[in-house]
Amino acid sequence: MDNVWSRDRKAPRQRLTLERIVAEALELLDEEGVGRLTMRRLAERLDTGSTTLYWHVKTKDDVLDLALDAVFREVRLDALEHENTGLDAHGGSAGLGGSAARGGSGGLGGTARSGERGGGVGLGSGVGVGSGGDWRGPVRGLMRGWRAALLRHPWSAALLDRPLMGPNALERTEFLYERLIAAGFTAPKAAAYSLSNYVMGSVIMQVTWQDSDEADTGDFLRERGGRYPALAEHGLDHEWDATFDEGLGYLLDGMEQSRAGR
Amino acid sequence: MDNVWSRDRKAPRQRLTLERIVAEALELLDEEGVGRLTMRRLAERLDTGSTTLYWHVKTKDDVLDLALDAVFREVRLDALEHENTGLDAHGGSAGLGGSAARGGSGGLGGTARSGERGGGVGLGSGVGVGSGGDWRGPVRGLMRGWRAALLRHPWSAALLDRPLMGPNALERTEFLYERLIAAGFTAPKAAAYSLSNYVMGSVIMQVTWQDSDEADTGDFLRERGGRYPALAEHGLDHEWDATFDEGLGYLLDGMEQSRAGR
DNA sequence: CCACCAACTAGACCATCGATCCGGTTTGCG
DNA sequence: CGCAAACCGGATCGATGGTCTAGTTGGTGG
Repeated sequence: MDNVWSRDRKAPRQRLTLERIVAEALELLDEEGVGRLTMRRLAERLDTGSTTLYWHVKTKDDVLDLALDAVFREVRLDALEHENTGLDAHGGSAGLGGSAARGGSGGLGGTARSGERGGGVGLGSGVGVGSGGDWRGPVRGLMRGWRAALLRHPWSAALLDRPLMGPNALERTEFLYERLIAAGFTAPKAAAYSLSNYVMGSVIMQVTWQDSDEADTGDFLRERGGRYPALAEHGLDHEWDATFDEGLGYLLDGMEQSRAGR
Repeated sequence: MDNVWSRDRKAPRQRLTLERIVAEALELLDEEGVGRLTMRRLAERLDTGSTTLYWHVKTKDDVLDLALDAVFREVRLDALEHENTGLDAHGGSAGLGGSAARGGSGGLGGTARSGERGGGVGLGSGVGVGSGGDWRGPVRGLMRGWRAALLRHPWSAALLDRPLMGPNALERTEFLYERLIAAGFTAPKAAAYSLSNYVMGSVIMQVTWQDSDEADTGDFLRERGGRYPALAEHGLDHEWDATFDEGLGYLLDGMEQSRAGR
């Protein structure tokens, strides 16, 4: 039965907001990935029509931009100030890897330092802590948190080919520049550039591999071990966290070398 | 007039091949970008119907995978063997930047070393050329060529979030591993990982900026200079080539430091 | 108390896309 | 000659991002 009398007198007004849209988009992305985010599905989850979304948002890209910036919001900047250099012995390959956030979440704001482990892998570590203070600790912490946040939302990797102009992304970048300047880099551009590019590339590569079933890919390469012997022998174990930390150590050491030699 | 008699007796059989498809896809991508590559448009350029493409290719992703691997084919490995360390003084911001290949081309196989310039930016360069030989020269050359090839086809940046399992990409990765092993890295994984991730991230970031009209983005940031002072002051000049080389120098120096200290 | 307007909503609709179905045609080869 | 694999294309399917039209709701100023 559906007539004027049986219906609610006032449809409970929805009060849709940008915040609700973005939060729901994040959940949808975490659960089903970027390929399944459509305006219709998003609207359905918000219990409205797709048209309504376009009242708050100009295009679908807006939604994606907002969602991506929301990921950066998870990177906490506080408590990074007194981060030590993080150079305890490097342990096994513990937690934190990809495929974490899938399934619900909704809980943003979780600290980004969940899986911190030692890094730097014991090379030239005790070097120049003279003039610049220990600038590497906070910078390393920022990069780890950056990476961890992106890995917690693997869909973000596919969105990194767009300008990161959201307030949260900019705030983190500003923090990075500040730290580098304080450490004594008069031209921090190259340092910030290489660090953030390294993180972006690392996340993309890891998500790519993990999405495409590492086992199969490994088999594929092993079968072709004749053609690519070095790659097949040394490139197939994926201790993602340790490898990332080691590479980050290379970068930081090279930067410190340049900073100190002045 | 169109009847049985006026028509060619034998329609000149098309002989569509994967190679032709990929070559045409590359041209289309160079001219119009990844967003405008559709199976229909590609088929039209090949003077056939979209259905026919699916005889040679399973999905559109196949086309993109093939096109991306074809970009790696442009990275020449010969002449990289005796590459010097490339440490002449670093000059201005010459050629090679993005938006190069647009408009025709079709000419694959062009050498990737078009815009080589000095790099490393004069830091700890003369260090450990003892045991490992000058491994940095060829590696640096490979990374530069890698980047240059991707920048010559800016659309490739948006495709880097997929497994690079094509023969050309694998061959270059194998070359990188070989070089690193020969240089004395017993576990070259982290070095190869960080180098290739750095290149990927750099290309993605540069293409992103150049696609979104650098001037506008600069204004956007300058307007917000109050909120992001360090970023606005140090992050807005884009000498892409020099910045890339400097960051690459950091990585190589850090790696050399680890290699030598053993 | 009412007029008005911004905020909000739904459904039909449009062009386009990747992909498939179906019904063919052409070629090489035995 | 006949057959099977290769090749071809129009029609079509389901889905998408986005717009158009035609409303409904709630708050505010008069």
